[in-house]
Amino acid sequence: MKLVGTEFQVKVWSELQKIPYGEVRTYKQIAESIGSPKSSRAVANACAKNPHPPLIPCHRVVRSDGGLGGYSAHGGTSEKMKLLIKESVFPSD
DNA sequence: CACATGACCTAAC
DNA sequence: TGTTAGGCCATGT
Repeated sequence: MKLVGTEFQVKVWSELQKIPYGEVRTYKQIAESIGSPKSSRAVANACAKNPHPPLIPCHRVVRSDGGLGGYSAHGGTSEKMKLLIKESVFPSD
């Protein structure tokens, strides 16, 4: 399976796939990983435009404040929260 | 090419 | 501590 899109998106998606189970990365971290620490916004965009939601753990990407951020893939932010809680990454209380 | 959009971040009040 | 304003980047129209 090969992801297709802009270089930026491919880099972001690749980083997302590097996120292991039970771990979360901030948009800023991803931005830094691809060499553009200030592109946190564009990173979020790439996640939102990810072509294969089940193939990319976009739900493991959260804000630097500890917030969830969003989830345009499926179910919405609620589904993302549920997934994070299920992976014990997000406090259920 | 210019404008508008978005799941952001930091600083200031 | 909570809210507001400005900046920053990539993409689509």
